[in-house]
Amino acid sequence: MEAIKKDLNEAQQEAVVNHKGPALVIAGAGSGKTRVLTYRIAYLLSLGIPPSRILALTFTNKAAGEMKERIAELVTPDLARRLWMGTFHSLFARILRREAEAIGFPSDYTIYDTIDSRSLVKTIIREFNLDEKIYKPAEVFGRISAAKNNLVTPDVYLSSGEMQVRDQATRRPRLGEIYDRYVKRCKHFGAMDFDDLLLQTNLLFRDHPEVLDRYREAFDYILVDEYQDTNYSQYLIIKKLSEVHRNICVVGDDAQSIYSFRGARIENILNFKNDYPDYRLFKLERNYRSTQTIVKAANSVIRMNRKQIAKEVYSNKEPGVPIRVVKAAEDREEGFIVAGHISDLRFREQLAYSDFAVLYRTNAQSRIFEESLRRMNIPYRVFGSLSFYQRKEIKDVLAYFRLTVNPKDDESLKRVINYPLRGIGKTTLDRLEAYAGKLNTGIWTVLVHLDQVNLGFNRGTLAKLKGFTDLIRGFQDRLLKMEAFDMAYTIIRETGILDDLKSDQTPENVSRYENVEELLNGIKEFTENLEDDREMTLADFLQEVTLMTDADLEKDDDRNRVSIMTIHSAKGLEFKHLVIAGVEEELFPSQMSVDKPNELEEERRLFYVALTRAAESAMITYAATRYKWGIRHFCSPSRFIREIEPKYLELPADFDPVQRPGSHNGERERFVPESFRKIMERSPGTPGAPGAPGAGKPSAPGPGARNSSAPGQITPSSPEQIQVGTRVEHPRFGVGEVMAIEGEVSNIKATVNFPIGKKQLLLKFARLRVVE
DNA sequence: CCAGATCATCTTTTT
DNA sequence: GATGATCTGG
Repeated sequence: MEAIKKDLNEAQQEAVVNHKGPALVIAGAGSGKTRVLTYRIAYLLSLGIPPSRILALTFTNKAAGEMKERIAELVTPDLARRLWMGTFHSLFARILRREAEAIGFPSDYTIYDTIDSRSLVKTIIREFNLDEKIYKPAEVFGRISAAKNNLVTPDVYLSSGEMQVRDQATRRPRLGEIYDRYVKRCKHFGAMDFDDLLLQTNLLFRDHPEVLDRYREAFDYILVDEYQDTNYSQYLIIKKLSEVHRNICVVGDDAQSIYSFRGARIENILNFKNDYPDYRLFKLERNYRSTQTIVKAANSVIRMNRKQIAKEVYSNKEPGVPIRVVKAAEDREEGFIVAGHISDLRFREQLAYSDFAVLYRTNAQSRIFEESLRRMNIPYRVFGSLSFYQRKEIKDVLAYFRLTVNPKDDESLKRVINYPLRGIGKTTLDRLEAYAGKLNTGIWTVLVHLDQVNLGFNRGTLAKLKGFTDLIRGFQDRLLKMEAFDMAYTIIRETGILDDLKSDQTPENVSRYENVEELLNGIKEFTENLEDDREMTLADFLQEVTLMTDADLEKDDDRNRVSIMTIHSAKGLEFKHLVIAGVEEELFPSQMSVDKPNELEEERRLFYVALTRAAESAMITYAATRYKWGIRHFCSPSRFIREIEPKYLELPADFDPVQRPGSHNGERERFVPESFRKIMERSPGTPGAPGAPGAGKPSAPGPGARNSSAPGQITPSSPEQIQVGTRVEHPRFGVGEVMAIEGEVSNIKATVNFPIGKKQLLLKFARLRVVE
C-alpha cells in the first residue's frame, strides 16, 4: 500500500491506518472523505482481512459502486467485489431475505416504494370510513414512517400516551389503529416498505439474539459514510453490530446534515463520544476542492448555525474569482441567464459541459433550466425528479412481475386485475376485497378458491376472473424455469400489455410503449452485467429494482452534459463551475422552515452543501418574480446571500443590503430587458406573440433523444420542428395543419386541424410527421 | 362497465 | 401545470 503515503496527506493517512477500535472522522467539505474511506478499506484488505468481514455502508448505490472500482484498482477486483458494500437499505434487504423466515416474511418479499405504501394507507383509511381531508394519506404515512424510524411499533404506539395526545391534537385519534392495520396488512402481503428494511432488521436482532450474534461475529470491521444523515433505526443497527469487535469507523460532517426530514439525527455524530468513550477523533479540515473564496464564503454562512462541531475548513488553492450574484426579472429570464453563462464560460475557457452544474432547492424548478438549456442547444442531464420506476406504465408492468413472484401482494393485484381492460370493474373488485377482508386473507386466496364460494358473481364475471387467475398461474409455473428477460417479455405479451400499447397508437401510448421497451432493455442489461454465472430470474431483478434510483442508471451518452439537480441529490458531488439558482426567501430557505429554528439551520446547511460543491466558480441567481402553480409571485433575495461576507461576492448594482420582509411589494411593472424579450418572442407560447415564427431550424437532438427517427419525424426531444402553419401527418388522424402552439418544456401542446376535427396534442407524445 | 372530461390538490428535500 | 380522483353519457 505504497499509495497511502503517496496519495494522502498526514491527517488522511492517520485516519486510514489507525484501523483498530472506534474512530470518528470529521471531514469538512471537499476534504477527501471518500478517499479516506476507500483507502481505509483497501488498507484493511491489504492486511489480509477477508472482504466478507468488512461491512461498508454508503449513502447511495452509485457511491458504493465507484468506491468498489477504486478499491479494485488499489488491491484486486476480486477482493473488492466480495465486500459487503452498499446502502443500508440494499444491504439489509439482502440480510432480511436470508433471515426472512425468523421474522415471518417470505424470503421473496416485495419491497413497497412510497407510492405503494401511500396507496395501501389510503385503502385502510377508506376501510375505516375516515375523512381523507383530515387523514391525508401522505401525512398519515409520514407519521407511520417517523414512528418506524424511531422503532415505535404499533403496540408501543397504541399504548403511548404521548402519541395519543399528539393525534388528538391533530384530530386524528385513530392514527394508531391505521398504523396497526397497515403493518398487519404488509405482513399479510409479504411486503416491506423502505422503513421496514431497517426496522425489521432491528426487530430481527432484538428477537433473535442468535442471529445478531452471527452477524456481529461476522463483521470484523464496520464503516459508515455520511454518518450525520443516519436515523435512529440505522444508528441502532450499527451500534449492535459493532458491539463485539468494536472496529467501527464513521465518517461525516455535521455541517452537511440535510436529511432530518426523513429522521436523520445530527446527534448521532455529535454523541459518538458517549457511545465509544475510547474513540479516536480524526479531523480533516483541508479542502482540496474549492478556491479560497468559496471555502471562506461557505464558512461565513455556516458560522450562523449554533449546533456544530468546531472546525475550520481551509483551502490552500488560489483565491479564485468572487461569487457572482445575479438578479433576474423573472424565472424564465433566470433560465436564460444561466444557460448563457454556461455557454459563454464553456466557450471562453474551452470546457466540457460536464464541468457545469445547476442546483436548486425543489424539483419543480428543473423545467426552467431544461427549457433554457434546450433552447440554447446545451446538452444536459436531469438527476432525480420523477424516477423512471415511478411512471405509471412501468409500475403496471412491475406489478405483474411482483404478482407473479408474490401473489399475496394485493396492492399489485389491484393495480393490474383490470389492466389491460378485461371487464373486471370496481363493483367486482370491491366485492372480492370485502370478502377477503372478512376472511382476513388476501384477494388472491379468494380468487383461487372462487369455485368453492358463492359471491353472487354471474357466469361472465366468473369466467373473467378465472381467466385472470389462470394467466397469473401460468406465469408462476414458468417463473423459475425462465430467464428474467424472457419471462418479462412473456408477461407483457400474454397479458396483452404489448398489444394494448401497440394497437391503439394514441400519442400517450407511443411514449408508454417506449418506456416499457426501455424497462425490458434494463432487464437485459441487468442480467448481462451480473458477475456470477447463475441464471437470473425475474425475482432476482425485482429484488434490486425498487432500491434503484435514477443516479444508478447512468448511460454512456450521459457523460458530457450539464448536470441539473436538487441540492440534496448533489450531495457528495463536485463541479468546476456551479450555479445555485432560485436563492430567494420562501423558496430557499423554504417557507415551511423559516419559523422553525432547527429547520432553518438545516436549510443553511443545505446552502453550505450547495456552495461547497463548487471547485472554481459559483454563481448565485435569484428572480424578482416567479411562477408558482401558474401564478406569478414576487420574490426577494434569500437571507443566505446576505449572510455571506460581502467581500467574497459580486453583487448586482441595485442589491439591497438590508433584509426587508415584503420588500418585493415595491416591484410593480414587470421589467423585461431587451435582450431577453427577443428570446422570449421567439419562444412558442409567449403571451403577446401570436403566430410566433417558431424556433426556426430544427434543433439538435436534446437529452432524451431516441436513437434514430425517420426524416421529418417529430421525436420527443425535437418538438421545435413544429410551428404554426406546419402541415403534419398523424397515423390516426391523417394530415392536418398546426393552428397554435402553447405550453412549455415537457408540456408543449399543439392544436392541429385534422379532417376529423381539431385535436390538441402533447408534442412530447405525438407521433407526428412533418409533411413537406 | 368504460372512456373522456372535469375537478382538486399539490411542492421541500429521498432510500 | 400535472397527476390522480370523480363525474357523466353511452
